[in-house]
Amino acid sequence: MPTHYQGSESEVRALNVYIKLMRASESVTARLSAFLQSTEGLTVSQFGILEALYHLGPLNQSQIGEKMLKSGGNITTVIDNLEKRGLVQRRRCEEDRRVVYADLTEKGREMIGNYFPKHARAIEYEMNALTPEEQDELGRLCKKLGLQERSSR
Amino acid sequence: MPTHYQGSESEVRALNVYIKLMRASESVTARLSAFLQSTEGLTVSQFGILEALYHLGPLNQSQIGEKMLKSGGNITTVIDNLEKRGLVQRRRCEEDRRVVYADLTEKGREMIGNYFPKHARAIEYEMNALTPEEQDELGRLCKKLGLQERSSR
DNA sequence: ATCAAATATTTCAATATTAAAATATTTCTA
DNA sequence: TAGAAATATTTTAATATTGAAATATTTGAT
Repeated sequence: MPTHYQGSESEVRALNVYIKLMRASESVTARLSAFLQSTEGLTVSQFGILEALYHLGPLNQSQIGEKMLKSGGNITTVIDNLEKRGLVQRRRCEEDRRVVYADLTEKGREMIGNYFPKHARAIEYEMNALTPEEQDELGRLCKKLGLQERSSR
Repeated sequence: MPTHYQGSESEVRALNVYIKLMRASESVTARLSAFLQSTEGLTVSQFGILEALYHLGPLNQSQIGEKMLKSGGNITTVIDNLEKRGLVQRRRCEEDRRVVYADLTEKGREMIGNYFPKHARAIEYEMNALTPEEQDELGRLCKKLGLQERSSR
């Protein structure tokens, strides 16, 4: 389903890659999200925060926001929901009382420790559509793309 | 920022590609979304529907949902908002009265016709991080990934 | 030391998103 | 043809998301 746009060759090429990149990431995410939802009742965002805390230890909310490329208000909301479910705890920083750290509860640690290997296998399965060499090449290209900073136009 | 997970080589490779794929698509989307929001006050979903109607003509809501990989309820909401802004009109199908077609209004057609070339240039600019050959290769790899259907596990 | 600027989080209003239930309509089958 | 099953859309409740305004706290400049 290529673009229907009548533009320059370079625009058409870019539009077609863009469409395929979005399709790939959305369809992989949709499958992983369904798995996450059906097995643990977690959203992708909730999982992302649990995973970051699991692998990196306690983080404050600004740090989490940067890591996830999400706004501060969003992190507040998602952590509210994780706290409601008893998976995460907030702790006000003593040295700088503006800051709030989030950390896993025992329940949260157990859930993510248990789930993460399944997540890894699910991703491995998804990526099996590509050979190891293709995976490395895809990683390299995505990295180049993601890094691009747009100062102005 | 590679994965911290201690898994098999194949799992680690897959996790790393996955992270980069998500980063790339999210950061490109974030930049395009900011542009869309600041110039037209449109969301990515609204733009997606306007663009589909522009290039494909009137579509019913099921067709739009399939195209966008979104749920029926979601399409109802986004079209509600497009209708509020006078960019899209609903029309009940006469032959099958369950079906509702959406079509651009004159205002909607003008907006998207005017905006789309800017969108194409913005994407061209994003993809300039890669050579034309790299773009084609990225497209090929993404297509292979996106196609993968998961029946069961 | 004081006060303005910067920083971290929360709140708010608007939009997006899903799954599931409800509604309307059509199609299929006994 | 009547009723069941299928299909299309809407509604609802819960969560996500943003940008902007509000609040709390710290830092920096005079």
